[in-house]
Amino acid sequence: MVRLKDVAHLAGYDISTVSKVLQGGNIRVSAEARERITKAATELGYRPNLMARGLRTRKTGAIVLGLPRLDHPMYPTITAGAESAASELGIVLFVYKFPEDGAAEALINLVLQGRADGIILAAEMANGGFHELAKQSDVPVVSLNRSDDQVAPSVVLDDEAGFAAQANYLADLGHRDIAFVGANEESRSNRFCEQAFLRTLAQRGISLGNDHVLRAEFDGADVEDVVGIILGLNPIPTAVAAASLAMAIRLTRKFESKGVRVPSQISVIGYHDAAQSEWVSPSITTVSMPSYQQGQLAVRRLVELMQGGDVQLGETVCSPGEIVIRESCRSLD
Amino acid sequence: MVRLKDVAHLAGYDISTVSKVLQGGNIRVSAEARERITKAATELGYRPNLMARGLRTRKTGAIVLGLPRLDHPMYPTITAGAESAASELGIVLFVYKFPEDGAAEALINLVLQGRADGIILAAEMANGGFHELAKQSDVPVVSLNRSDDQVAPSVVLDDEAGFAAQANYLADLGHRDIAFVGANEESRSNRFCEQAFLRTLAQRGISLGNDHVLRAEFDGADVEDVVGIILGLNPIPTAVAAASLAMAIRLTRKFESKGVRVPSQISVIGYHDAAQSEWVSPSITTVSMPSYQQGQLAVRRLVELMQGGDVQLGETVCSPGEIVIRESCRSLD
DNA sequence: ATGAAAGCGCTAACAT
DNA sequence: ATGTTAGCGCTTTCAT
Repeated sequence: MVRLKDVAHLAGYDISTVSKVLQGGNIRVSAEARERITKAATELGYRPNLMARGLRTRKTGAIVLGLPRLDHPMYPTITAGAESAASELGIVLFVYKFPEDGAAEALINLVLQGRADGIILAAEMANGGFHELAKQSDVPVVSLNRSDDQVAPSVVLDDEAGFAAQANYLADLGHRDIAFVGANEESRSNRFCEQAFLRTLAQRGISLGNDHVLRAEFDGADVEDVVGIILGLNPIPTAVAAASLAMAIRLTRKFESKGVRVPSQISVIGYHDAAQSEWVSPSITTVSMPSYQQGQLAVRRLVELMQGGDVQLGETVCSPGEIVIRESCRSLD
Repeated sequence: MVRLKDVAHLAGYDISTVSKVLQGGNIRVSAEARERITKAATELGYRPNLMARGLRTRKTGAIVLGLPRLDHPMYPTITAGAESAASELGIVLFVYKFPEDGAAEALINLVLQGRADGIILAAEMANGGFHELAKQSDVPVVSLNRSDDQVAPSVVLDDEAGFAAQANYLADLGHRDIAFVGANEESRSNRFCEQAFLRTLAQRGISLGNDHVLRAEFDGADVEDVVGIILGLNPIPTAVAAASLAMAIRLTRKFESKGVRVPSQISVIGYHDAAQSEWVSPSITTVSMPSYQQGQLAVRRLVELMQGGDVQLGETVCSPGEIVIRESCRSLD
């Protein structure tokens, strides 16, 4: 291991001078010193020992993106965005799959023990009073898609605009008789999706009966029941809007396997986008939400929070989503 | 922040005694000391400063799983397995999405700078001479699915057995006229899959013409061409084996959209398993490979490597895969 | 412009 | 069984 001392020795300067130079700030050093020191450092392949530095500065230069699992379709995109913002800022982003039990403790320990400087939490944390713990320990946290209370800064998707876009798209295609399949799961999205969707349709003069507003698992595990209900409506709706991509895919498959063709007999639109939209035929028309941007914003917000003193609670809202037109919706005109 | 000193003060012992007790080893302390110290520690909510500890011990207690992206279908499972093994061993696992440029440097720096003790590399690293760098810097590395050379310990899936199982399953169902779609990508799997598949069929007295052995992108982006070729064969094969799950799903969809029913007219089998197998109809029969176990083994191997002196190169082979029977294959009998 | 020196919190060898 | 002590490598204040 190459130490500051070794570089200092080779360059012929004191260790403290070397330290200053290698931090790259605007300190006053002679050009010669600067040159000889950087040369010596690269020559020796010097790499600062982050544990020693951190012990002094109480900073790690790392942040953690905490996830409950990795198999949610949006996590890769969020992570990629977060990673890009982090590396732009010269900090390291680690993804940490936190355990089911003791998640709050485990996550917060990461910061309290000096493994990271802050946390981006990409999940509702059901139990454990995470945010109280974080506040109490003064651990910087940015939440994703959380807005029910004012406990922490949060970066949220504009789901209101997203579901409005979904509704408008179907209305634009001439659909009037529409079913909506929301997610069972208790989440932020959830509270808005139904409302925003229905309100937007209402503005277009379209009202949905209660029997046209349904619920299913986020991953579409129980779409069979929903399809049964929809096909039992009289008349059968001309379009179905789903609150996830998985639902849309599985609804489409279920319709087709029951002999109901998509989109000729019924149109299906999803919410969120991923590669799987293209894996199926018909490929799935859906609302693409800016998850990449969400990851970026979360990192930037966290870094501000870590630096600046004034902790601003409340939401940062991402750009609106966009309809990605594929094959699963048809125009009625 | 609560320091060792604070605990020592409250408990009425010396800092070094506290240190020994809190490390939990078999050191000789009076029962009273042990009790009073642990009590004081919990009372104060003491958490060891890992940077200070690491500075002394030159260990971080963390390892990194390095991935090029997160959207590969097997990564969540591998990660979950790795996580379980890591937490069993009391170490922290971070997932690190390394940058495209300078990946080798970035990964190795993580260890050299004291952010982690070792690396599990879940990718071929095309450029950058990663393994030379790692060896030269004495950074512990375990590779996943790498076996072409003897540069580092590796944990590999038993793809030979996996593709043999795939072949045997189709043969068991009575298929004789079979097409095989391998992956374009240059990977370990690739070198074995075709061979193992064909050899197994040969053992069953089935030989495939060259025109029955095809290639496509791993993610199935170009299955359309492949479907065209397969449907141009005379006679059309009764079954198609694919070297990935995405290929199998997209082949199935493409067949169906061309009016060729799966499995009644043609059977399709995939390789690897994930939730998406169930998203489509017919659901996909496939070979489930033990990715979870692979993650576990990789962590254990890495920890051995970090502890034990004798670095054993070469492969650790996972359990054979298992056929998951769903709807996309039918028996010919 | 450069150097001297203190100390971050911890561990471990050694002394008692 | 418990305490003393010397650092790990770095940053930073203060002196020169």
